[in-house]
Amino acid sequence: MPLFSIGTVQKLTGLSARQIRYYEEHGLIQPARTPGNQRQFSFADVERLMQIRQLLDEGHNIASVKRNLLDKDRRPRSSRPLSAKDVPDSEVYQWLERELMERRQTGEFQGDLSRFYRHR
DNA sequence: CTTCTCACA
DNA sequence: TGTGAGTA
Repeated sequence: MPLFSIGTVQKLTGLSARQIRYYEEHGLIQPARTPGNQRQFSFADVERLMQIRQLLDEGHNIASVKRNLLDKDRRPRSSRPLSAKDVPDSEVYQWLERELMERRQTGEFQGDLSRFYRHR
């Protein structure tokens, strides 16, 4: 499972480090930690943050976003596999994931990711 | 140089 | 939310 630093996640999601840490405090994401206490974000975390970013852009406030996500967590498996429509910007996301996975394996992940960024 | 926590405008 | 302090 690929893991990302908060710096990378900032670029990927367009969110500030402050916001990312704040959302973690509120239980919206639960990134792992390195022995040095540094956060390690998984694709699930990044996807989640992109979801939050989208809700925020749609005009929802933190409380609204929090209810939306935490509520979704209480309704576990409805057996229905995740459809493309459940993921924000699915087309871009899937392509991004493929690109990142490839770059991970070839060790050239630290390239210019500006074309993946979402601008405010 | 990057990230972390804490605290303040 | 942003930013600065003081670390690791």
